Amino acid sequence: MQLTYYSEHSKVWLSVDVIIFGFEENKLKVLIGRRQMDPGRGEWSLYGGFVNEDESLDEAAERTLQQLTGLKRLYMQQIGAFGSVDRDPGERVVSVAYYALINVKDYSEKLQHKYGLEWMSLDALPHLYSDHNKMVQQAIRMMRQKIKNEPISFQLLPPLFTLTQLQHVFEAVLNNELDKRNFRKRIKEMDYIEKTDLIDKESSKRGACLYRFNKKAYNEESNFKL
Amino acid sequence: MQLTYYSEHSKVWLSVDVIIFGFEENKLKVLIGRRQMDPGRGEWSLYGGFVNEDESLDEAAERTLQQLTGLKRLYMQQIGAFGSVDRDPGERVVSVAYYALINVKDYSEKLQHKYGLEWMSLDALPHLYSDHNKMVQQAIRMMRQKIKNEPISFQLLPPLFTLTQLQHVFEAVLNNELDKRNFRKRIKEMDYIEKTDLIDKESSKRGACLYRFNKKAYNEESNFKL
DNA sequence: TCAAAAGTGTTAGATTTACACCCATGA
DNA sequence: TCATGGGTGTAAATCTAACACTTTTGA
Repeated sequence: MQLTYYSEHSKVWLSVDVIIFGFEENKLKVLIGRRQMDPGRGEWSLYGGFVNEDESLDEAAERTLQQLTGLKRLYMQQIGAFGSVDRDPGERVVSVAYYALINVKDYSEKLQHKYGLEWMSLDALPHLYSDHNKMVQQAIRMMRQKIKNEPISFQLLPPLFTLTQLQHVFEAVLNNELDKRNFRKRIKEMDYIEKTDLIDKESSKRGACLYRFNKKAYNEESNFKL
Repeated sequence: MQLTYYSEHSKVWLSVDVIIFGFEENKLKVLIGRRQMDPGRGEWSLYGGFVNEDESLDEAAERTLQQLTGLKRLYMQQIGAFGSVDRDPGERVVSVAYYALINVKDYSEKLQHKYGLEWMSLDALPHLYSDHNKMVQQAIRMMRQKIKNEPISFQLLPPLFTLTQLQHVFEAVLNNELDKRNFRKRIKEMDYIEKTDLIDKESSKRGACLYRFNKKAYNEESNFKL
């Protein structure tokens, strides 16, 4: 139903920007760095890249993320397209934003230093380049919605985690405190959160049971619901 | 934080596609038409258009929608960007999809005939051009989420409506039946749905009270919540 | 021995669901 | 007079929220 032809129209540059969320010191953090090019050199900014001719938007985001973190197959969600005419002070660039969740411990310090990136606490986020603050706002809103319905909290933790850690993730994402007993009750009902025999002795003297996410159980459970 | 320069990268065509939802015969319907250009001439398709250099994505969607319906300031939401490499069989075109809600009665038949459009029931939607079915799926999912938290149902109705009409909108969007008494109880709690003195005699012999959406009351109420 | 985190159930309140009959009117 | 859609309340069930003490162990 487009009524006019390609050639009558102009093309635009298209980029992806990735909001990388991590969880550290019981806080939700975002990976940002100083822009190393004009316009906006030196400003705090999300990490992004241009979309190539031969890759989809998702692939471009995936590539950008991998380049930055060295990690593959991370949890990633599109946030939406940002397209004010003058959002980029240089040229017209429309950007599609994504958010990704990573386990901070998997992230190589080498890469962090190479790109000069920092984990910034969400509640003390500085002014970011262009409309990047808006993107982060939108990302956190979508993530809050998501975490209530889908098991994404694990993505911010190591494969084995304690229930207290898991609770802290929820608290950081939702930005409010939860009742420990009610939280554990809810988790127990989720068969895809599996207790292991292992004990974590790092965070407490007594030791805490380690749990893991059982993806297979999750898929079966959610298929069953349909 | 983009590490490379504009000029090293290629540009792409960018379009917007609009999913226009209407409510008719107690069903949620989508406005679609037959593509009038190659590639895909004759296939059922959403209506879309290219994004111009001097307009934002939202403006492009607004313009497209207005061109098609003659209506301004409709409720509209972005769904997201669709960017598979070969989603358009002709050239590489990335498209940002939006959905809009309109009151079918406001929509001019002249324009409908001019563009050869039809209201198609959502549960009998034919195969659409390119990835347009996916867009519609995504749109309905987002709309279901939205209608639970924000007063958007009105947008599909005339300014004055009966509670039964409103209930039918919810039922059509959520795709399940609701209990009449429970529904009315919930509506009564929303102070921004205002009873008027007017009576609708069209849909029943007895007549039904007409209600309207009070935007001011809504804004006050939602400010109060913060 | 004590500080620090882990683990564990019950009860009250709020919310949600199910359900059936009378009313007013035009045909 | 009767068929049609409009309008109304209550009780049971479910879900949510609040709340405090015992356990283990390393320092």
